[in-house]
Amino acid sequence: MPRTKSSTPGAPTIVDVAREAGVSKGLVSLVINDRPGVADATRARVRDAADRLGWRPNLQARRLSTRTTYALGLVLRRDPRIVAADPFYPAFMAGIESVLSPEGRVLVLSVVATAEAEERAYRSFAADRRVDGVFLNDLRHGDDRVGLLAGLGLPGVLVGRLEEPGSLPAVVLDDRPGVTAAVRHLVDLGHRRVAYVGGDPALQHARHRRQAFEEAVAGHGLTPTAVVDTDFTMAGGAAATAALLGGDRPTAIVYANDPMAVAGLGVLQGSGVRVPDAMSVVGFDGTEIGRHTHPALTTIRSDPEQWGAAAARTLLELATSGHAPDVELPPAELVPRRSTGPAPDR
Amino acid sequence: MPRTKSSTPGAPTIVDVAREAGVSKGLVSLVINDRPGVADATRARVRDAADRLGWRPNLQARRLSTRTTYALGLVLRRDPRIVAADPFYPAFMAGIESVLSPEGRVLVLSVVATAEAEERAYRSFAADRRVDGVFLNDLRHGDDRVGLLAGLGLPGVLVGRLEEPGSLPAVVLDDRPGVTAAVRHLVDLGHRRVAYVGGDPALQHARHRRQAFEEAVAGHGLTPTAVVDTDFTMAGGAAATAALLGGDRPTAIVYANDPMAVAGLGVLQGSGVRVPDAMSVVGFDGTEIGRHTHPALTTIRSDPEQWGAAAARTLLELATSGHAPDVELPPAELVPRRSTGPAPDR
DNA sequence: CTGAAAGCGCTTACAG
DNA sequence: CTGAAAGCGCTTACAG
Repeated sequence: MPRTKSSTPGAPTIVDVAREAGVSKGLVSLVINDRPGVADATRARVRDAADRLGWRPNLQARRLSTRTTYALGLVLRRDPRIVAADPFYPAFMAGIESVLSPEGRVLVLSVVATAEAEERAYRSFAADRRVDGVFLNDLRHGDDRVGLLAGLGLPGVLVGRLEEPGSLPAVVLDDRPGVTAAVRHLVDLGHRRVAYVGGDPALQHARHRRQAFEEAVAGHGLTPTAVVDTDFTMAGGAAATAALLGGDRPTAIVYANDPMAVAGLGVLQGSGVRVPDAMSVVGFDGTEIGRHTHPALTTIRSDPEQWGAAAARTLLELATSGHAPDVELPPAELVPRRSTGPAPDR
Repeated sequence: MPRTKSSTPGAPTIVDVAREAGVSKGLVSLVINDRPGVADATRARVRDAADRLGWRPNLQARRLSTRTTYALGLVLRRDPRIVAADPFYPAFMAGIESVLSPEGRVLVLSVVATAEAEERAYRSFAADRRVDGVFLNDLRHGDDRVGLLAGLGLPGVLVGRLEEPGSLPAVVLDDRPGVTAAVRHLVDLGHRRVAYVGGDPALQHARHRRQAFEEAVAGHGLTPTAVVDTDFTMAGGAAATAALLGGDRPTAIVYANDPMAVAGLGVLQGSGVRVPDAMSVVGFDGTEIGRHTHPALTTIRSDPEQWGAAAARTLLELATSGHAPDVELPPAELVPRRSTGPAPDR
């Protein structure tokens, strides 16, 4: 049986409010959307009626009419068991939330394990019109998601830099100054044998960090003792550290993220290599954990929360107006703590 | 200008499919929703037409008709700067995703900082009918969210146990066996002076763990050397550990989560207290990081991902059918590693 | 400055 | 087994 048109039971609708205020429902719509062309007295009368009835516009109906979802999408591709160890995304998501929440918008999250599932997630976001736009995070070399989104007609914002100047707005945080400062810090402490443990080289930011390291070392007339690519996991950081101890041993290691540095610290201590006396260690992220290791971790700090907030603002603007400018955030910076010290045996 | 009814431009609608298949749109709806009462040949014809046109039912329209949002809500109340250090929720969320994603449903996440904002988040989920139900996580003593949800008419599932037998289905994982095993492990190693660093006592699971610890210790005819409540943060764990070293020193410390245990490890090492020679340490969570500390962390492992998956299944069932049974997950268990060893000076 | 009506794209009884 | 029509609760030109 079709429900009778706006009888009193159930949540009030715009029809109830219109009747209560003695106006048409079109007018109610104008008022709650703050459109011009409504007399102040009428406006007040409608507002009062809505308050009295405790009416909130039905989001689904609004979505259908405006063809807007009031939601933004984030796809995380990674092993679910690893996601817990990554300190970046929780903070990044908190930043997104900080701008969406006051706007009454929400974040729709999709955690997937494989590249295929990732593509499916974007397609499904688009096909179901589930979100107004998506974040393009964990940018990869020759990333095909830009083309995918273009084909799907789904607005997207780049979280980071893509080498090909793209059609999508980018929200960028430059790692370079932090890495450069870290290398200078080590050189100033007398280190000449510095190694690097990088993240997954398929990821653009892993490449950028590594490249910044290599250039910084070269800038001091040195050559890296070793450069090892891994996958950003603690297990990867531990294995790389063990390998570095086996070979031509450096006096300092720079890691591409904090979890790897923490795992490296564990391996060094387990091998009887004193930090920082025998080995200096530098992380990357500036996360909570580095404050509480022993020794506390010298690290390169970026601000994932600000990054998330800026990306959300940019995506909102893009989805609303059709374009948005690039944003450049304050660059990463060095946070010296106790895991770096003078080079041994000078 | 009102858009002309289903002209060809833009995405195809159910009307286009109906025309293409030569049936009414009502019939198309029956077919895609797998309702009985449609001839197989017709069914196939409709499916073909939909495929040919690349049609996917519009989610917003469907939501409006069915009064279902195809989304579940999770509210996280915590300092955004702390969220990154918590290993539980990313895994828990991955578990939720693992059941929602194949169903074409999504998780809507809200990260809030205060109790007021938390209540607002639930109210807004309900008022905007943004989700079909919510997870009630981080259960607190005398939690008023159960009443709040009842008032809002919003289905909810308890993630954990509430002491008052409630009207809401609960998905429970018993910490007790893990804690009991940890204490037995320590006693077997000769420890008689065991301390406990607990989490925020406002949280039910913090109380349960603490209580389990106290009962286990009493079960061996011992008394805890000290029991310190904190807030589950690394900073809290570090401070509590420092305090324990100042007083009547224990030979083993059990922590209510891994981050606190890791921070405790840092303080112990910084104070020259060798682990496990002079002090045994037990964590709680079984997270990745504990594998890579030095020494590797003995911990009590639960399975946040399974927990998330079970909670999602239960909430889906509740939202669909109006009720769902409680679920009891396999209990937490001890994972002995290197941070526990024989008690010193017996 | 306001009202009446059509439209968004589905679902669902009801009548055949 | 199928079709025509009303309804979900909004928004938006258009006419007054």
